[in-house]
Amino acid sequence: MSIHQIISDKVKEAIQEVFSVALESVELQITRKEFEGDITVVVFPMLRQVKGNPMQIGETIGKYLVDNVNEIEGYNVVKGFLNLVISDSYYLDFFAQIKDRKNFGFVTPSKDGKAVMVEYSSPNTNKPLHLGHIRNNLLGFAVAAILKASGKEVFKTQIINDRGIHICKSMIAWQKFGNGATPKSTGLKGDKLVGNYYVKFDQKYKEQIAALIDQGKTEDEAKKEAPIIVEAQEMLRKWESGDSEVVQLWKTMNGWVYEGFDQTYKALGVDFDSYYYESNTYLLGKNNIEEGLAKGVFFKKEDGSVWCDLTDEGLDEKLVLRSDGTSVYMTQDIGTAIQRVTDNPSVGGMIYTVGNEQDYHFKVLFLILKKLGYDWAENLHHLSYGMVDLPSGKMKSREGTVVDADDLIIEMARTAEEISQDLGKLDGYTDEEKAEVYRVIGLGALKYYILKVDPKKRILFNPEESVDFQGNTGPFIQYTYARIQAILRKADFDRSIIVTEVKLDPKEKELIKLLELYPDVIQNASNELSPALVANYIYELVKNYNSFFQNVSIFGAEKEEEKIFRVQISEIVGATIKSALGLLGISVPERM
RNA sequence: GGUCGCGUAGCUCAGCUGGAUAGAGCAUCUGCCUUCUAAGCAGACGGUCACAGGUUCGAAUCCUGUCGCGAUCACCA
Repeated sequence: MSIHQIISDKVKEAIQEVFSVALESVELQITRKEFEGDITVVVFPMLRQVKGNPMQIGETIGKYLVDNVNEIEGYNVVKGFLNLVISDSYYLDFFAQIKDRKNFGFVTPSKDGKAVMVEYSSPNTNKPLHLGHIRNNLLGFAVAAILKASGKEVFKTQIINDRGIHICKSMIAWQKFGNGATPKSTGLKGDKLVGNYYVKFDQKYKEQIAALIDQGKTEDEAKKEAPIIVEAQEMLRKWESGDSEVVQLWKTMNGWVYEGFDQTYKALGVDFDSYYYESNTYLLGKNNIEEGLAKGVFFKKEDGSVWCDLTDEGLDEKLVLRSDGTSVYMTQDIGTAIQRVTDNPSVGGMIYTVGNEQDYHFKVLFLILKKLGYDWAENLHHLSYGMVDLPSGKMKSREGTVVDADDLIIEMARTAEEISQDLGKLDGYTDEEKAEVYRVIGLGALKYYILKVDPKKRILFNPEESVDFQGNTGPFIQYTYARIQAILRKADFDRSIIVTEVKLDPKEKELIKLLELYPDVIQNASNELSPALVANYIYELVKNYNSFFQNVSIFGAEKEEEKIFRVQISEIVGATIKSALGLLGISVPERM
C-alpha cells in the first residue's frame, strides 16, 4: 500500500474517532520545498464536514498520525496545511523494492483487456513528409508507447491517401514534364521526386489560369477549364475505371513514394503494425449507410442523398452519401472504422492522430458511429493537435514553403555535431560512433522540442534558432543520462547490496519521491493522451538529479553504504530517464 | 455570424480533479571546473496569469461576458 493511501485512510480514521464524522475524501499534496515535511494534508476541504478551526483540526490529526503510523515521524501545521514528515526508512524500503525492478512504472498488459488502435501519420502519396507530419508521427508513436506502458495492447496503424485528384496531379505532371525520370536516374528519394511534380503541376496550373483570365475568362471558369486540370480529372476517371496504363503508372509512382516514406519513418524511428490504403477503402461504408438507413439513424432526401440528423446534439445535418450514390469522406471513415474492428476483433477503442482542423469531422464521425450502436464507439478519441507554423507563416507544400522532414532531421544532427565538436567530449570515438551520437542527439532535440508542448497548442517553429541544447531540452536530458553512465562505469563495486540504514540527504529524498510518482505519471499521460506530461516529468526528475549530482558527493561519501546508495540512486534515475524517454521515442547515448 | 481551441515573465513553455509567496529554460547580470562529463550547478533580475464580472474560506485553474489569435462550418479530402 502506498504511503498516500495509508495517510488517507488514517486521516479518515482520526476524524471518525475524534469528531465522529465519516470523511468523504482526503486531499494530499507533496509538501512545498519551503516547508518542513514530505506530504501535506490540506485541512480546508474538511471544513465542509467538520466544524472547527483548521489549525486545531490539523494539530489533532497530526498528533493522531504520529501516534498511529510508523512511517510518520513528525508534523507541523501552517494555516490549514498539515505537513507530515515521513521517515527515511519508508523511502529506503520503497527504494529497495524498485531498485532491481526491470520496467519500473510499466504495467504488464493483461491479455483479456481490449486493445486500442492508434492511427497516425496518414500521409498523401503526392509529396514528401514535412514538419507537420513529424508532429503527427511523434505524437502518435509516443501515445501508443504510453498506452502500452499503461498495460494496454496497442495496434499502430495508418491509412495512406494513395488515390484522388491530388495524386493524379503529380502523375500528369510527371507524364508531361518528367522525361521518364526515376529515383534511380535522378538520385532523388522517391517521395521527393514525386513531390517535385506536384509542385510542377501547380506552377503550370497557375500559368494556365492566368492565361485564360487574360483571354477574358472569369477566375472560376479558368480554374475549371485549364487544360492540365482537365487532364488530371480525366486521369482520375481512368484510374477509377481501372485503365491499365494509368493504374500501372500509379503503382510505379506510389512505389517510389513508399520507398521514400520508409526511409523517413526509419530515420524518425516510428513504425506501424498495419497499413490501410485508401484505394482499398474508399468504396467502404456504403453498406453501413444502408444499415443505418434501416435502423433509422440516417434519412434519405428527395434527391436520393443520405443524411444524418445531428441537430439534437447541437450540430447540423451531415451528408453521408451523395445524391448520385457515391461516397464522401465521412462515408469512407465510417466504413474504415468498422472494417478495422472487423479485422482486429480485440480492438475496443481507437485513437485518431489528426490535426485540429478536423475537430468537427471527428466529432461527427464518433457521434454517427455511436448512433449506429457499436460498443467500441464509446472509446473513440481524436488526438487533436495544433498546426506547426513557421515564422514566415503557414507551410504550403504547393508553394514549397515547407520544412522537409528529412532535411530537418539531417540539419538537427549537424547542429548537434557543431556543438559537440566545440565541446570536444567525444575524442577517442570513431567517426561512425560520433555520427551515431550526433544523430541520436539531434533527433532527441527535435522530438523533445515537439513533444514537450501540449498537443492542443500550435507550435511556432523557428528552424534557425528553435532548437536549443540547454534547459528543458532533449540533449540536456540525454546528457544527464550519459553522465550517469560515466558514474556507473567508474563504480566497479557490488551494487546489489540492499542499503537499509542511511541518513537520507534532502536531495536524495526528493529523487525517491519523484520516482514514486513515475507510475502515476504514465497512467495520467495515457488517460490524457499527452506525451507532454511525461516530458515534463522527466525534466523535473533530471533537474533534481543534476542538483543532487552537483551538490552531493557520490564517491566521496563518508560511509561505504552511502556511496553505494548514491550510486544506486544514480542507476535507477538513469534507468527511469531511459524508459521515460523511450516512451517519447527518444534514445539515449552512453556517452556524449 | 455559429461552433471549437488558445491567450501565464522580453522570448519558448510548465502549472494534475480550485489550495500555501504563480514555476522552469532562453536572454541579461553574479558566483562555481586540481575529485564523479561546466551541454552543468548556485543565485539575482523579470508577472495586473488578455480584460471585466461571478461562484467561496480560497481562483491562473470553475461559470458568464468582452477583446485578440487560430481552426472549422462543401454533394473536397
